[in-house]
Amino acid sequence: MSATDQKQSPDTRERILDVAELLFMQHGFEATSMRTITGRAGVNLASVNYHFGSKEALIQEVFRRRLTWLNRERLRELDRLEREAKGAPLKPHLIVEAFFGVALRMAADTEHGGHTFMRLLGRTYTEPTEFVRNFLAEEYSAVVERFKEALIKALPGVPREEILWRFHFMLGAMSYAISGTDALKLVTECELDEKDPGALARRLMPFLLGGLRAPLAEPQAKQKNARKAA
Amino acid sequence: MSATDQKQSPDTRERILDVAELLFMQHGFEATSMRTITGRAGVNLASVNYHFGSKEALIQEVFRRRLTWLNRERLRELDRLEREAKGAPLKPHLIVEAFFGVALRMAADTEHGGHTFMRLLGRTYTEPTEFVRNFLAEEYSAVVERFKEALIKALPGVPREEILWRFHFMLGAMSYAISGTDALKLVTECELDEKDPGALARRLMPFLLGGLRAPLAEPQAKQKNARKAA
DNA sequence: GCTCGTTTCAAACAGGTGTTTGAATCATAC
DNA sequence: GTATGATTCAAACACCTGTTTGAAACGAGC
Repeated sequence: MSATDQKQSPDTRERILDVAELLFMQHGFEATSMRTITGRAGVNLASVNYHFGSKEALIQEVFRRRLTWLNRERLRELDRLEREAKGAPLKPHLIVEAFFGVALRMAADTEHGGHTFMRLLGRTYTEPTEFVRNFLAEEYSAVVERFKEALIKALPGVPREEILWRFHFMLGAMSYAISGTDALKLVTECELDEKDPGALARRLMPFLLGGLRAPLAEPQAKQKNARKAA
Repeated sequence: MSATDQKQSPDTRERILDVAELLFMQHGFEATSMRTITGRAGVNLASVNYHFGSKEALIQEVFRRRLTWLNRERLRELDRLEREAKGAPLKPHLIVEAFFGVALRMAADTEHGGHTFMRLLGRTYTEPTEFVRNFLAEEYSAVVERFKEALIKALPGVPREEILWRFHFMLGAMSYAISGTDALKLVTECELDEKDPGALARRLMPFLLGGLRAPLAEPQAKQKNARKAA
């Protein structure tokens, strides 16, 4: 009604988003029904359609709510770095820290749902559903473009393809680490998740940088792969 | 009926498994209905319950069918390496190549469905559904135990925790790379997927090894001094 | 011919899905 | 007070889900 119409239905919308975020993280999109969401949130079943229009739109809003902030923060960091560098190419580790550091810091925030969201996001990277993938790609396109550029400028002599693939691999390592599923029960013995939220970053970041800086493989002469033990 | 009762219903069972594998990979478990599976496979709706018992059992069989072979192959490789080493600790890169190499070779096989299956498997690592996670963990437990042991022996001086985490990170990088979703549309410009199936391995393996061997982070505030891994 | 165990089939079952509806409630402005 | 728009609510909608059923078809062995 008034110019500042953000405050309409102060509770319901936010409570739906919070509950949906948690349940989507725990059970996935398809396995989470609107009845479960609204039931857990203590609101009427119809209210999610009233406030968001559809389940699909709700899913998108769950992401948009935090993703725009996350990516804006990433760009702010990159802007700052490039401003300070005055045109000189950035050191790769600074770029990596800008991109993944923001995410890891958000993942370390267990108070305001950042942790929950990042686990959800990590899972969603491998989400098959088409509209989710398209939505994510669009939401990320600007950030990805900028960081790609920066990395390519920071690593002259390394083939562009190779850089993109390693960015890809870094993303995979992070998303799996953050999503925290640990399908193979590898690190369940190490508790640490709750105690020190920065611990994951201190473990992951060296791994990412080590992978990024690894020597390139021998360009396999032609196509047929000879069995070689090196 | 006879002692070799494997050949019963030669078509139906296998066709269901093939179609289910593909559809699960493309759309996920929940989003793939039995009617879609049986329809696409050209068999009756009831036949999946007849042959497998339930959808859940079908999912497990889709995995078991290839996973037992995959993990047996991994153990065979590791056995061979340890036999040749005669009790001496293995070089880390050999262990990594044994574990991930088998998977990458299977992912490179587009003829017999290995590619499809590995993409499905990569996705399933982050699958929220509980029974799938439990099933995977059990199916992997022996292999994981052996490779953990080998890596710990191969990297004396590196804290056990750190090794497990890096194994975890490597798994994430591989599963994301293999599942091939590329949620952020990072490497879509590089085609290469079809042309040379070994290319992914040649790109991924150096990344994994670089990550594994990366220097450990400075222990924040307290604890021991920094060391180099491997 | 017949029998018997296996496999297929169409139909139905019980319950869950996202969404819509139209009346009831609430809050605010006049 | 009443009028107005925003929100909530219980009920129903049409459709899809995995599973079951009992009869039909098949394929050997005799």
